[in-house]
Amino acid sequence: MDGMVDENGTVDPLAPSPPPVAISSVQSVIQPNQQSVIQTAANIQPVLGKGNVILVSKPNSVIQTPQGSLHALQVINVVETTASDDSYSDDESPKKRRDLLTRRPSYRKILNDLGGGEIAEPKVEQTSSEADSELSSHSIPYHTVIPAGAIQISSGEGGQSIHTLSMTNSGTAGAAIVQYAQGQEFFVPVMAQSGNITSGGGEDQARKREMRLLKNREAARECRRKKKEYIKCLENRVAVLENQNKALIDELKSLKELYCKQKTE
DNA sequence: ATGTACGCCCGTCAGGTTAG
DNA sequence: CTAACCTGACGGGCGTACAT
Repeated sequence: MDGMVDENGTVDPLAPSPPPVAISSVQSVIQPNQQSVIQTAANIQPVLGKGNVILVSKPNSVIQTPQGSLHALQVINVVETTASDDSYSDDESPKKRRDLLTRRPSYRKILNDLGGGEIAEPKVEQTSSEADSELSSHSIPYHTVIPAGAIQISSGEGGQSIHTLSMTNSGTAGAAIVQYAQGQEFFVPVMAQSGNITSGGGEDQARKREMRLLKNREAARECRRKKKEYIKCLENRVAVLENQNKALIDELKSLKELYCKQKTE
């Protein structure tokens, strides 16, 4: 996975990269058998666009990828001189392009682009036993609409253990706080005898609102969790890039020394 | 002990995005 | 088009560190 540098110069390791432009003839920055240490890549400039990634074949490098020694170079701040706004189709209107540039993709989109890899997506719908087994292992509160009263949820493989949930203020109208054994609390609308949620006037509306709030509450929690993961990922990416940068500087330094040595001989 | 600042987490709302 | 989802912003509660 290759990172992306946005307009502000911040690294976005999870941002989807445009299709890479594989250019095998591009010279690496460091070529032991070349006369110059630094090789310009003037021959490829016309194909470069902002956001393009060039895979550079570079043997003997300190950075090795699973694909060999392909390096992904992110091209940024390339001045667009050829295309005016008139040349874009409706889908590429300046506004839309600006939106694409300024809006960071949602965490879900980022994760989808990752192939559903790094951050586990909890199931949306699950049975109470499934949910409770998740509770047991991750301490993630499971929300569901349940009738007021004593609640026991079997959990674990084959339901070996029973978790007891105690409800506070369940006698009051509106809602109850369900307390999970590990200290997690969550809100559950109280069901009346008929199965409807008691809410005074506009029962259906109140029930819908409660459901919406409940879902949004969970969504917010999930969103924050993903955001944390994302930030952690960014921090890891920074560490990796700093190491790579250091290694490249060292490599350049040693090759420069070698070059100067050969020159004086 | 009390007050204050700070950080963290949470629930809610609003508005944008996505999926059907 | 619309319902569902996602996420930034906001305000509040709580715990901790520090000064008084």
